[in-house]
Amino acid sequence: MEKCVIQGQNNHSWHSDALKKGQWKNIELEKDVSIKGEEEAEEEADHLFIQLEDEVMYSTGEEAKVKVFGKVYNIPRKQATYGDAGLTYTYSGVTRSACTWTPTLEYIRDAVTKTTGYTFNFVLINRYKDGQDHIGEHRDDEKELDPLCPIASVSLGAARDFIFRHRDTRGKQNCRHIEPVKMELAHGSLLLMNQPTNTYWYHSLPVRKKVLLPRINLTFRRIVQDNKK
DNA sequence: AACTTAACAGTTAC
DNA sequence: GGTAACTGTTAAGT
Repeated sequence: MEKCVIQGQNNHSWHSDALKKGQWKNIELEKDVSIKGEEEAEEEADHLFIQLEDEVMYSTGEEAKVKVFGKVYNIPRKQATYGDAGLTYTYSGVTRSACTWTPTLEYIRDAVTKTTGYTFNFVLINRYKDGQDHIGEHRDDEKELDPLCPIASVSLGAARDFIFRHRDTRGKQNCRHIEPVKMELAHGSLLLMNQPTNTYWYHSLPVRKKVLLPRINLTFRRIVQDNKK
């Protein structure tokens, strides 16, 4: 039975049973996932941030838009998609195609594989230039995502709040009392989101006016391309 | 054929 | 008096 739904680097880990009942339980305290010492890890994160700022090319035009509730918007952040040749990822009515891996992205991808034991063929990159940039509540429930592979979220740069809300507490069907789960995603941190997190829980990165520096987030995924249709 | 919505604006809560 | 936290959209895609 799959127990671990969310695994955060520092102290976030819960039973899915507890999740369904709305009783979050911390079942594990995981130490720094990095093999290196803290100081060294910090320096490496700094280095990776600088490298990515140089290497990553962000989407423009169609691929930088979403369609929500019948309208087209420019996304309130920058976004890029890298991965194995030919892979595409569609959300909010727009299909993104993978650019070829850069050396730094391959390095981070392999480091995450070493830490987690999972392999990934795609990464969605979101860059939030400051606290005004954000992403709204959503689930990563796209059909092309391999349900057996968690999504690995790597954070670099400014720390930002990250909020989970249970679907039964939103809008009209808010009959249940389940507290949102809030955490800070720090520079150099890794968050693993296993199933069925993305079935029951929406997540967002809300506006934080006091944050003045940029954050880069990389979500490594395993895509199973659907060639039919 | 229901069901959902990675966006925003507007309102309420603090 | 500001930020933060909820609500309601809306027509197209799944």
